[in-house]
Amino acid sequence: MGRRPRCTKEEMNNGPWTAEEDKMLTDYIKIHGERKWCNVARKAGLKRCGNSCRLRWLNYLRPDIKRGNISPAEEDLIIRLHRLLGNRWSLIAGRLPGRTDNEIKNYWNSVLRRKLINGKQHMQNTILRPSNEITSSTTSVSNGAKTNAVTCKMIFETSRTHELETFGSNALEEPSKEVSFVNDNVINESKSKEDCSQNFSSSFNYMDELLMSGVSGSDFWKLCMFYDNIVARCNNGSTNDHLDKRLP
DNA sequence: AAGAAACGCAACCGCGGAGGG
DNA sequence: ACCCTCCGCGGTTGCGTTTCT
Repeated sequence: MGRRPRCTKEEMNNGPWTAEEDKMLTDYIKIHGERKWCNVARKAGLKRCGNSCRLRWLNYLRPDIKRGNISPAEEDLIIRLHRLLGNRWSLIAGRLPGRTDNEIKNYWNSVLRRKLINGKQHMQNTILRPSNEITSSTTSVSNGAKTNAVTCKMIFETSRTHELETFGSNALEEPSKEVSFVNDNVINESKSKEDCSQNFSSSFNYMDELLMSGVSGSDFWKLCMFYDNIVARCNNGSTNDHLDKRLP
């Protein structure tokens, strides 16, 4: 089954776009707008399939695209959103003005996944330490090591039979003894499993609604901070003030 | 200096959903 | 109700560049 390929290869250009093609596409869209990509390709005189034109425009030529490195704040937000949404790159990109889903996906696959793997290893080392060290450790989102939110999420996960991914990457995670270890040792010191699960569950719904809402990027970021503080207070009363300092 | 390995990123592929005829 | 086209998405590939040995 499935769709047939959108364009026959014989008469189409493939591979990298030339400066001339970029100009033709840009000029056409400036005049006619972004509609009917198949027509755009044909009418602009480009030997490209419509989807290729669309991708080129959305990921590279669009005037509002932000170039340059992902900032630490953006990285934090990506990790946060990925934790909630999984690989829904377009939704994540929607919360990062000027960034494309392709860019975020690439960034995740090349940079963040590696960081999280390292972070997981670090966490496994940490978990083997006495539990009072774990609960008193500082939060750090950017190194992916051990936020309070993550701790709560891990506990939530164990209680919900891995409904949610742990630590941002479901492909990399599997049910582990380490998670149970956290559950047995951390949760007993703070709140009941049910309390924390419930708290996180409602926070999750809250965040999901936020994602679907029209809250602007910077406001959304602040709300994320607010949300993190709530989760932090649920655990031990600490806050993420160090992150607040990085607000734009 | 040269080859190998790792990385970064643009581009392509194939699927599913929406909507029109 | 069905078929077809178009669009948008996530996954994957390929290749140029950078770093390592």
